[in-house]
Amino acid sequence: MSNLAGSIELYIRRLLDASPNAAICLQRRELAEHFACVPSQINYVLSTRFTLERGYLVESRRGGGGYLRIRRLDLNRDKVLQLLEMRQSLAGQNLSLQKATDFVHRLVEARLVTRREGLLMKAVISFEQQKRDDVLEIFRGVMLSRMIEVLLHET
Amino acid sequence: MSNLAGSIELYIRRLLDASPNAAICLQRRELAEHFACVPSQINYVLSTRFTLERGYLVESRRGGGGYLRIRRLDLNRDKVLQLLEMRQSLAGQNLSLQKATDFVHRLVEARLVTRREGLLMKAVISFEQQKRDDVLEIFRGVMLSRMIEVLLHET
DNA sequence: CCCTCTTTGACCTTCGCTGACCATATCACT
DNA sequence: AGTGATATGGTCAGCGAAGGTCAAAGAGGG
Repeated sequence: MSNLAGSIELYIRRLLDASPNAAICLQRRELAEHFACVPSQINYVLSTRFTLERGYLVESRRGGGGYLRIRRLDLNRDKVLQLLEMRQSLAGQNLSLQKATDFVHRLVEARLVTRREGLLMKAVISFEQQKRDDVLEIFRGVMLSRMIEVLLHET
Repeated sequence: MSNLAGSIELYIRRLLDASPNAAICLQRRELAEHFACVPSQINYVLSTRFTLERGYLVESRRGGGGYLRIRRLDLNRDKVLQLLEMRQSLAGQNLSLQKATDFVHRLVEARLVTRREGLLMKAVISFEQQKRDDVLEIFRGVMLSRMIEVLLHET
């Protein structure tokens, strides 16, 4: 990780791994000092890396004795039910690319789908704006092609 | 190689040869500086020389700490070859549902994808004619939803 | 001369990082 | 209890540093 945000993310993940209940509590100011950066950098990391879509929960408190509490949510129980719920929450929604990708990422993290399967899914959802109108006509081929491309990435 | 693109291609290939795992990570700007050319020249080289068809894989990231990651696939491995061929065979084609499904079936039979993965793929390709124009807008959510449904049937 | 491949530069998008300014909790003193 | 000081954390706009895209100009070979 050559950039700060990456280092901080790694650091926090390490802490979470080391924690018995996948939950840690720390201070923004301290963390910022540790990495010699402005405190708001911590917020940047939290809001880009430790989102709900990725399966994290962040609580905080201001003022004297303030803190950040970061928890990694456990998806392993009642997988089917949770999948169903997720599916409900997705149905008909107009997902942003970012959210969709994070979601797949989370599925993989939770081991609900394999890495390959996650990649397949991302291949399908991460198409960019296609201006052409006839896109749908050739869509099948394009999507298949993309999915195979994903498998190639696997080697 | 008297032209720039050729030199850059050679340079990158040398780096790949020297790399133990046939993968390198570099910066577009740096490389461009090294060859005293505009950065976009690098993109030209990558998009004409290091394509999937030629057995290369290029990933990248923007912003501070951005990079280009170039990998050479091991073309001797049967699976990669098969995948490449199969992918080639449907380039630009306008597949019927039947053909597309058969195709996935072959992938599974050839053990190139697991049964689960095959199901994922079928879920994506087997949508019926959608005449609506706004389909693309909700497409992401719908597709994700369908793929999760498949996984549910699996569990 | 024409066609294809190269090269370039203008303009765009994404990501990381910072600092000014805001909100809220605790504490100390009256 | 009230109130101001102190100590946290939160938000947001903006800058700078990558890489991406595209169209037009240039170069070379038939």
